[in-house]
Order: sequence, then structure tokens, then C-alpha cells
Amino acid sequence: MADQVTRPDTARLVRGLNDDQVRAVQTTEGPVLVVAGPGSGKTRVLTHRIAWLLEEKGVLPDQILAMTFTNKAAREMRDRIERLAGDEIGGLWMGTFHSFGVRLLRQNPGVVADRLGLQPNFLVYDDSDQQNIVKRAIQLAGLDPRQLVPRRASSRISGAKNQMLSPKEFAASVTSHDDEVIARVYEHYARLLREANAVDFDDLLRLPIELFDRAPQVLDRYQTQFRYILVDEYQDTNRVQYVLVTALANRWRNLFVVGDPDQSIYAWRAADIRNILEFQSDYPDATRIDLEVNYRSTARIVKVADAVIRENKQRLDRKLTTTNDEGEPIALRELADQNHEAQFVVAEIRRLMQTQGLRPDAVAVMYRTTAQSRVLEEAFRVSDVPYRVVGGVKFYERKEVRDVIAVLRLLHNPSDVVSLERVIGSFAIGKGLGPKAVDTIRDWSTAYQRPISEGFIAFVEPPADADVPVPGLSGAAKTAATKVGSALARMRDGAKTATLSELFDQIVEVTGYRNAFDGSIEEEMQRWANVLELRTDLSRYDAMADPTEALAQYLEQVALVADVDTMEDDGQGQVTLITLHSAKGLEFPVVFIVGLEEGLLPISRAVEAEFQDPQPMEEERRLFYVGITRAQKMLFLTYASSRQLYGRYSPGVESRFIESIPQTALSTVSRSYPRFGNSRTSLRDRVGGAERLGGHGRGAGRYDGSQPGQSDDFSQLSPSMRAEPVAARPSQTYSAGQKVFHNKFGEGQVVGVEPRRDDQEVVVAFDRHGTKRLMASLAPLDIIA
DNA sequence: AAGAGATTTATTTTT
DNA sequence: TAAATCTCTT
Repeated sequence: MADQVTRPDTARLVRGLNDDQVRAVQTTEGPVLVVAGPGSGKTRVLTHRIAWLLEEKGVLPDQILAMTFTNKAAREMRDRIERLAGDEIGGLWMGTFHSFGVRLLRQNPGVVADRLGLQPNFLVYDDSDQQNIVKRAIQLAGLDPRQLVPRRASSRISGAKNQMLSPKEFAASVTSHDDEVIARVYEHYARLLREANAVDFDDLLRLPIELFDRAPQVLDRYQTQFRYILVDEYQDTNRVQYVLVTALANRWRNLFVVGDPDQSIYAWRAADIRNILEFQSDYPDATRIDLEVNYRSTARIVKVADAVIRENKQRLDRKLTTTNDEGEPIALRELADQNHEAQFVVAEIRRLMQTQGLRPDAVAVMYRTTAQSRVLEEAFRVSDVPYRVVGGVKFYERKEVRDVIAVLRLLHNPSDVVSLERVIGSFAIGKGLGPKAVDTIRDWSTAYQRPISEGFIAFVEPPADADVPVPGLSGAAKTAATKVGSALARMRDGAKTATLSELFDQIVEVTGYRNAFDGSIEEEMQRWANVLELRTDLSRYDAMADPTEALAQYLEQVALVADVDTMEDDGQGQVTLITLHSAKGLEFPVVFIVGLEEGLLPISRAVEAEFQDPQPMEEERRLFYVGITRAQKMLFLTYASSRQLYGRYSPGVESRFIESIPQTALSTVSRSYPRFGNSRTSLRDRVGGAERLGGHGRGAGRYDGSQPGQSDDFSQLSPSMRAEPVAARPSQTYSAGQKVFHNKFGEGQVVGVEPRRDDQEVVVAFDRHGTKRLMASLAPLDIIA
């Protein structure tokens, strides 16, 4: 298989790989482009290649830099390499682009302060912090937030940063009045960030480059260090990432990039597909390797995916192949509206669970917009099918969690205006301070170049510098500001020596945050529980010797690791509800793609832009392609003939993407409800005789002549004509004091039972896993005493 | 300063 | 529809 003789102990690194994969693993020198179709073993190649470099080539771990887009991908790769290469990979530079950027800035505090004006305690501002600053910048630019929505401003600013334009350069390049306005906002925005000693996500990629420009010796050091650079999902890199990678790889030129232009779905976020398309002209000596064998999906799914993506004009001509079995037909189903659609999905899943022992975690339901998850959730909730929503409100994004984190951030970086405003707005100690009082202190802070926190602390600790007065407040405002100042000073002193969980306790005490939650309202108690959860989260850093460093690392983790998969699994497995975007990189035996309608998938904006700019429409198609190729065994596609959008029903027209699917690959086409509205080509016309109104799905819908398998007769999958609502499992009656047993959490005691709509919520104090709130109808709880 | 009512506006979101 | 933001009132 391999033309290179390998040492016996490394032969295993290429065992079981196909020829192309082996080449990708073994072509270690020079630039390499791997165009990897979905399910073609991309991650395998990346991990085996790194193991190969370490073991066969004797490369030191810290000479390898591997960059991914998500923490999840990085973690997964690290785990797999560890298993392949043993655990001598500590020094490996593997992480997201952004974490690499931070690491680089942190590693060079002196130069960073000197050349970039960023103090070592700088914070990373996330999207919502950024919005905050942008709003302020719009105000300062003397604009009405109605003539320039903050969202648009921040996206334009981000665009400018991604083209590596400073506010001045951007201002110099404007051609429209619109951009002129943006330029003014950008200028203020940049200044506000610097004053807050904070950076945004774009800066994490941009500033390292700036640093290299201003301190070439730093670039030289890293260029020398990283002999081998690997980049995952190269099709999603933007211009700045491209420049960064190119600069780093310049010395050794051992740049290995993997990607799939057909899975580029982030152009709207400045991803530049040209980076991958033009790799070979950037590096004329590049080796190109195409991975086109799909090991993931049935032949039918691969065929459909290929047929769908083939319609895009702007793409490399490639063909995905597979040696897998033909598999089941793809089910296409029209439903009356979004409720029926959701019920159909749930009913099908239950049927598969019953007839084939399908596990819920083998199933994913994918949709274009997050709003679509609501009605699906509702349907899952009333049935007893467990589910989880990926990318819902994340833990660190909850208001009550952010509030406490704001205090932590402020203690770490006293210049953090955004957090300061949050502390004043959310905590009782901030009562009595309005925008005017805060402005006074903000002005003081700007005038005397002092961190904004000190403006408050000045009321209890007069500034050491005699030239710096106490901010000019009087009366009630002064009293209130003094209160804030004294609280900040106390917590600041505490932060010097306390572990993070001790600091948490202090914060809660000093700010009186506990009292902000009404113990008699269950929702508030849940929010308080989240606050306590944060304490547990913080305690993970308690073992660290240096409290300041612990706080720094914790805050960085919060900013950079939006842990999506912290979601508890109940042990039984859950159906995954997920947007098509978030589904990239995942795979499931059974996939439902819902809402295949014009205006939804493809999304209306792409439809509207179609004739002046075909790009968005092609990206929508790629998104559909990504969805299809997540499926291993079975694929269900649904659309509704009427859908409630923005509060009103409008006719649903089946997506144009459906037309690309070969009829022979489809199974069930049936219509159980009268449709209205004018549709595109009627399905009935395309698949003659498919319709069997009122039938029971048995035998219906096999148009490819295939015979049903014994154990997984596809007719079983064929929908019943009327997806009836599913009754909730009768709940047991729980009462406080009972001992219960949970599959995952073990033994515990019921401490409370609260009525919920058609259900009960049971509060259980588990012996090992703390107190949990569980829905009576869903939780696998047994009463044991 | 703070809360109540009115108005506006709707993708996707790795970091 | 529903969330978020704005305006007006107290």
C-alpha cells in the first residue's frame, strides 16, 4: 500500500487507510492541499499525520502547530492523537485559531504592551460585549441608533478588521456616505476597546499579525519553531487567518491544509473560499490530494448529496463515491404545517425506536433557523422522546451567570467598562446610579487615564496621586457610588488571596446577589441554581497556587470555550435538535431535515439576492449538502404546505433543492393534508402514483424496486398517514422525602415537587450529583423507598 | 431613575 | 409570535 518502507512500530499509523489517505499522512514535506469530501476520513488523516510526524519523523511536539475552528474539533483531535501516539504530546500546539492568537499575545506580554498598547490583564470581549461598545460608539459619533443599527455597524467593523484596515485606513478608503459614517463609529469603537484594555474576536487573529509587523523578531521565532503547520476546515478561513498561516509557514513551507469547498457555509462571516481554491497558485509546488471515498453514508445518500451539490456553478468538479450498500430510500414528506411536521418527526422517531430499537442519540433533526426548534421541542416534550437542543442558551450566556462573571472580569481588569455597567445595572449595590452618574465617572476615567473602577474606589480610597481628584458627584449619586466603590475595594482585596470559589462567596455576600432571587418563584430559583453552578465551575481552578493567574485562566476559558457540549446526557441518549450550520462535522445514523421550503431553505435573503448575486444561493445549497451528508443510514426530508412565520401563516412552497434529488432515490411521497398556495412542480407530477391518501404507509413508497430487508423493513419507516399527537407517559406521583433511583445520577431524595404544564417537575437531591430538577414524565426515576 | 406601554423587527453564529 | 428596544410617564 505504501511505497515508503515504514518502521514496524509506525506501520500501524497507516494500516486500514486507503492510498490517498496514506499519501496525505506521509507527504510530510512541502505544501499539501487535501480536498476532503464529507465522510472521507479527514480527521483520521489529520490525526494520523500528526502521529506520523511525531513517531516516524521524530518531530518534537512543540514544532507542530495544528489549528481548528472549534474547541470541540481540537479536543477530539487531541484525544485521538493521544490514543495513537501515547501521551508525549503535551507540547503540541493544537487549538482554535483564536486560542492560538491569545496564546501568542500572552506569551509576549512585554512586546504586546509596548507595540500594541495592550496590558497583560486584557480581556476578550464576546459578541454581546462588542454590541455594547458599538452602541456607545454610535452615540459618540453623534448618530441616532435608528439610522445605524448596532448589528450592522459591528458587522461592517468586523469586515474592516478582516481586511486588516485600521480605522484610519478604512476612513481613507471609504467611497459612500454610509461607509463614512461607519468609519467614524469604527474609530470610536477601536478607542473604546483600547481604553477598556479589551480585544474582540477579530483582534485575536489580527493583533498577532500586527505584532509580527512591528516586532519581526517575534515572527522569526515562531516561524522557526513551527516546522509543521496543519489547518483544518481551510475552506472557512478568512483573509486574516490566511495571512497569519501564510506568515507562520513561510520558513519551512510545510503547510498542510484540509478542507472542502462544497462545505463552505460561513462566507457570511467573512470566510473566503478563495483561500482553498487558490492554494495551488499560492504554492505552485503544492501536492493536491483528493479524498473522495465516503465511508459514512449509504450509496443512496451519497448519490443524492452529489446530485444536489452538482447544481452549483462555482465549484471544483469532483465526484463523491462510496462502496457502501445502497441503503434505504430517502423519505420525502409534505405536511400541512409546522406542527404536523414536528409531530411527524416525533412519530417517526418513536416508530423507529419501537420497531428497530433505535436509540434516540442516533437521531438528529436539522433545521435552517433556530426559531424552528421551538415547535419541535414542544412535540418532543409531549411525547416521551428525550431530546437536547444544541446551541440553545449557553450556560455562560445566561444573564445571572454573566452578572457574576462581570464582577470577576472587573476585578481582573478594572478598566472593563462593559462589565462595570453591567454590575451597576444588575446588582442591588448599583441602585441609585443612573447613566448620568456613570458618565461622570467615565469622563473622569478618560480625563485622568485611570481605570473606571478606580473612579468608584476613589470615594473610599482617595487617589494616591494628588493631581487626581475624586469624581465630581454629590448627594444620592455620591452615596451610591461610594457604596459601589467600597464593595469593589473589598472584593479586589479578596481576589488577591482567595481561591475562585472563595471569591465567588465573597462576591455574592458583598453584592447581596442572593437576595435578587425570589425563593418562592421557581424560575428564579432555577436561576439561582445556575449561579451556584457557576461556583462549581469556578472551583475547578481552586487548586491553582496563584489566585490572579487562576482568575485570568478562568476568564479566558469562558471567553474562548463556549462549551456547547456541556449538556447533560441523561444516560438514555437524546435526539439532537440542531441547526444545519452547527451540524457540520457531525454524523448521525438517522437524520431529519425539516422546513425544506423556499424562503427557509433556501432562506429568503438568498432568494431575493439570487439574480444580482448567486453566491448566497449557492451557499444555501451547500448548507443542504452538509445536512444530507451528516446521515449515515436514513434520511428524512420534510416541508410544510403552510408555515407560521413571524406570527402569521403563509403558504409553503417546496424548496427548489428537492428538484435536484433523483426520483429513484426517494421513497414516500404522500400528502395527508390538502395543500393550498401555489407550489412549484408538483411532487405528484414528478412521482406518478405515489400518492396514497388515507393509506397506512405499508408498501407504499418503494419506487426503486428494492426489496425490504428482514429486520429493517423500510415500510415500517413509512409514515402513518396521520401523525397523531402522542400522549405523554403517565407520570408517577412523587412526593418530598421519597428515595429515588436515577439511571445516571444514582440514588437521591425528593426534596420538592412542582406542577408544570401537563407535568410535574421533581427536585431531587442526589447523593453524588447534587440537586437536579427533572421532569416527572421524562426522567428515568424509580421510587425505591 | 425606573417602570409601563408602544413600537419595531425578524438567518445562520465555530471564536 | 415574541423578543428587544424605544418612549413616555411617574
